[in-house]
Amino acid sequence: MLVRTPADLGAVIRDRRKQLDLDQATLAKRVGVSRQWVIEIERGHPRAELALVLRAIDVLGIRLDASVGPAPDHPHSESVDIDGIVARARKAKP
Amino acid sequence: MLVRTPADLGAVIRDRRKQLDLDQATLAKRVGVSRQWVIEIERGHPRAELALVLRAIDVLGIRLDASVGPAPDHPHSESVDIDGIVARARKAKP
DNA sequence: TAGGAATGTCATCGTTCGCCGACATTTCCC
DNA sequence: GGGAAATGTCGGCGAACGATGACATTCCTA
Repeated sequence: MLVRTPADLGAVIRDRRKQLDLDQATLAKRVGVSRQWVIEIERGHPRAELALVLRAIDVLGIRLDASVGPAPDHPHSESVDIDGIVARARKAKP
Repeated sequence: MLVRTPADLGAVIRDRRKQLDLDQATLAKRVGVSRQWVIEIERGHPRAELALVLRAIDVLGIRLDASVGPAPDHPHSESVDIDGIVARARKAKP
């Protein structure tokens, strides 16, 4: 699933937790946070700590992949690096 | 790239920013944060705000994908949902 | 080499996190 | 329906965030 907002993240975490049949308390213990925190995260709390979120994701066996561009295709993509070329060109004669 | 830690995130953001030939101040302004924040994030600050990180990622045109399992293969994977089946089975007679 | 732009550092300040503990509510089996 | 487990809510507390503004350092380039 594509993650754009904290709410997306929360949904992913909650779904996966249920999929694994874990209750919030158990997940909290495994991640090393309070049960409160799990509740807030699953709600889509926007100001959550990055590291804790990543730990939760890891505990749940979720993979987070960062790729460039909103298009879900990548036949060769990055070997061309159009953005870089344009950027450098633009900078040449400011 | 696979994102596991705040440092990974920082690296992704920094690389992409340079790829687009943006300086920290410009990125900061576009994301709506201070330049300080950009510096800290690129350093891998573990306690950054989730929403700000996601906004930065979005501004940079980076896609974040959440999939299940650390294995990079998915021939059919989720249509079987082995985890769910096992979890439910385990719960049947506690 | 001089100048400026980009990057990194510092101290201060208001705001909010995440934790704790207890309580309310919902959900789900028997 | 009854009761236990899971989930959500409340107030209070220490710690840390992120913003600001000024300053130091590194890196280009004219």
